Amino acid sequence: MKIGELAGRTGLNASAIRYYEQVGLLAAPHRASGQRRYADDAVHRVRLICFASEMGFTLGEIKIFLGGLRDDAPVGPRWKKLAERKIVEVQRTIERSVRLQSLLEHLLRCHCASLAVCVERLSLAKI
Amino acid sequence: MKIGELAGRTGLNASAIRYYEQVGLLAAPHRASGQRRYADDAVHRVRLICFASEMGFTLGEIKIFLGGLRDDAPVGPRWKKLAERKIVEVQRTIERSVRLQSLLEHLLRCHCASLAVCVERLSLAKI
DNA sequence: CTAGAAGTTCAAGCTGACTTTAGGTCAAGC
DNA sequence: GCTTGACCTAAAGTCAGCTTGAACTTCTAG
Repeated sequence: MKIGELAGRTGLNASAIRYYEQVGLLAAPHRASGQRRYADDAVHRVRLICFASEMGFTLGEIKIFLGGLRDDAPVGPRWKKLAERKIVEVQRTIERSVRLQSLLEHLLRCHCASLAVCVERLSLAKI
Repeated sequence: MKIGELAGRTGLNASAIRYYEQVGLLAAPHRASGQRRYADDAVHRVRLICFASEMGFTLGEIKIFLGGLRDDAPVGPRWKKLAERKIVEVQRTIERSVRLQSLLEHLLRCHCASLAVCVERLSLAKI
C-alpha cells in the first residue's frame, strides 16, 4: 500500500508517517519508482506507535519499547527500567488528576468568590 | 521584595516570573529605580499559578481561572465552561493512565517476547 | 570607591512532534 | 497527450513555556 492508504487506515497524516521513518521509529519500506510501498503489517506497527504515544510516551521512549525497527524485536535491557519508571510516573499522574478532579468539582459546587479564596479554603498546602 | 527573592520563595526562575508578567498572568509590580518590587502576596499568586500549571492547565487557561490580574477577581462566565471541560479531560486522563498502568504491570510480569506480541495478546483493540 | 552580584530589556534559541511550503516527479484517467 | 492528484525531498514554520545571551544599569559589601 502507498503512504496515503497507510495514513488513511491509521488516522495519521502522511507527513507524520514520514517523520516516524525519519526518526527511526518506522523502517524505510520497499519503494516502487521512488514511492514508499508498505506491507500490511505496517498498519499494526503504526497503530502500536499511536497507542503508545497517546499513552504519554515520547517517541524516544517508544523506540526503546519497540526495541528497534521490527515489531517482534526482543525486549531490551533498558526496557524494564523504563517500564518501572513509567509506572511510578503514571501513578503520580493519577494521584494529581484525582486531586484536581475533586478540586474542580468543589469549585463548581461551592460559593467561593474566586479561585484564590476557594483554594485557600481547601488549603493549598494539602493539595 | 525583589524578583530574586520572589523566585527563591516560589522555586521559579526569575526569568519565568518576568515571562508570566509579560503574558499578563502577573501584574507589573511597583518599581524602585527600574527594579521590580513585589508585595508579599505575590508569593501566593505565583504559587497559585504554579499549582495550576502543575495540574496541567495552560497559562492561557490559568489566566481565565484567575480571572484577571487580581487574586480576588470574581469568577467569570468562561470559568464554569472551562472547569467542566477540564473535568471531562481529567477523567479521560485518569482512565487512560489506569489502563496504561495495568498494561505496564502486565508487561513486567509476563513472558511475552516483545511488546508487540504482548499488546497483541492483551488485544490492542480493547485498550 | 570599587568589584561583583543582581537587576534591566530585547531578541533569539530550545524541545518535541509534527505540519507546511516550495519545487519537482510520477501515475492514472479522459 | 494532457491534466490532476498523489507522491517525493529538504528546509522552514508552529506551538508552549520558558531559557539564554548580549549589552547595559543598579545595588551592596568590604
